Amino acid sequence: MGTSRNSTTPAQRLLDAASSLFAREGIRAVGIERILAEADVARASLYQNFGSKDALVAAYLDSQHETIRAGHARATARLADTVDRILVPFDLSARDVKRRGFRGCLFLNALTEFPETRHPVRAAVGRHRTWLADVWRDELTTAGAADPEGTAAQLELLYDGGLAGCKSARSAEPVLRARQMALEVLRRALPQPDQAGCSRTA
Amino acid sequence: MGTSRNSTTPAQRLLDAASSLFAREGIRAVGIERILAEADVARASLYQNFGSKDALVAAYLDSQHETIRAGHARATARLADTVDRILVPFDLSARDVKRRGFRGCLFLNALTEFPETRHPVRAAVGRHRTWLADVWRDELTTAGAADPEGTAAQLELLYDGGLAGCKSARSAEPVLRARQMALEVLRRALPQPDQAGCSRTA
DNA sequence: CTTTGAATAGACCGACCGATCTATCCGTTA
DNA sequence: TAACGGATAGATCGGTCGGTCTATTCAAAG
Repeated sequence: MGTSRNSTTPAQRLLDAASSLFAREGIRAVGIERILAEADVARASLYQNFGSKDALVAAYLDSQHETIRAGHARATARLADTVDRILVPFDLSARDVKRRGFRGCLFLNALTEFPETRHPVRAAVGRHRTWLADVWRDELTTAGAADPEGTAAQLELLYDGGLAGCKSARSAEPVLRARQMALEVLRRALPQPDQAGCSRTA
Repeated sequence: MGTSRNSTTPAQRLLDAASSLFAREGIRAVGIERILAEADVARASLYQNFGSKDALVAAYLDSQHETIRAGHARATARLADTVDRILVPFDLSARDVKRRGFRGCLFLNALTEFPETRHPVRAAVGRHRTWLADVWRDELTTAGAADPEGTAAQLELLYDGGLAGCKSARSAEPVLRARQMALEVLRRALPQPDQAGCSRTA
């Protein structure tokens, strides 16, 4: 049990252990001691490398953000179609949701556990959400959408709703439904390739 | 400070105090002692009336559910139009969201703080969410919607997404956007009053 | 008046929390 | 080889957690 002690730094092992435990059981529910045991790291190393549990939590969120960002970059790299690219976060989440023990959006969960306005958690969550909104807005702008900002906000809403639904229903259905609804939103927001159709009233 | 000791039972004072504190700061973040002080109630009375903190938490969720249910009934009572009735939860939430310190959906938050599958919290959350889904499904069925179940699920998704967005953005905008999107969904799902229009492709 | 049962105050329990500190060990670099 | 810096184990800190217990008060019902 516990992450191997060889070939990784204590800081990395702490981050890995914390990520696994926080994601599975929640942040407040997991004490320092559990993390130290799982990481096979000395108590002082945690405080040497991170300074406090709060800082470790922020580092955990940032590392998750980086992982997601990298996965997103990898997945979009081989996609040319705008719609496909925009739907990537839905598809990646659908995959995550299917892993048993899914507990919803890590970032929103962290916000639930640390509601204090000036807690470092809020900044870390903000970074992630801003990134996602920017990705969508840029993609929509490039594709010539009429209202990139508003459409991106709609996608965010569907994304949040999908994850929230999966968390409570313990099923992948909501996020798939969110994807479907996002597709519908994009059909209206993006300039149609050609496709002769009836005039649509606003 | 603290709820008045007269004219209410200790159980009610405990529920009131717990509701206020849990909603404001989270459940795990609030200890027994804080609740007792706020309720001005003896320690033993808590365990006499509820048995444990977990049970108090469940009672808190059920009481919130009942409050919301009553508010919903009051608001829909004077509405005749199906669309207006269906949008009531969005409107009520928009009002809640504007109160500063809004922390998102109480029930989803509770699920975040108590992820254990067989925790009483999960059952209480399930009761609330089932109720809301049923309300929408029944309303849609009565109105002759083509796919009441699916449309209700879409509304749930928008509702969850709106609250999640408000929680992270500290703004009422997402839930208003959710309302707007719900309106769009309903426009397609409900049989149009008459209104000659072009045939719409699925 | 007496009995009963809930509410009271507050000591107390073991467990755990996040955090600090001492002291030892060990690989790297000077 | 000597010095240094990070990692180690583990005792220890004060504080808080949820929960139990004793003993007392008090109002309503018999």
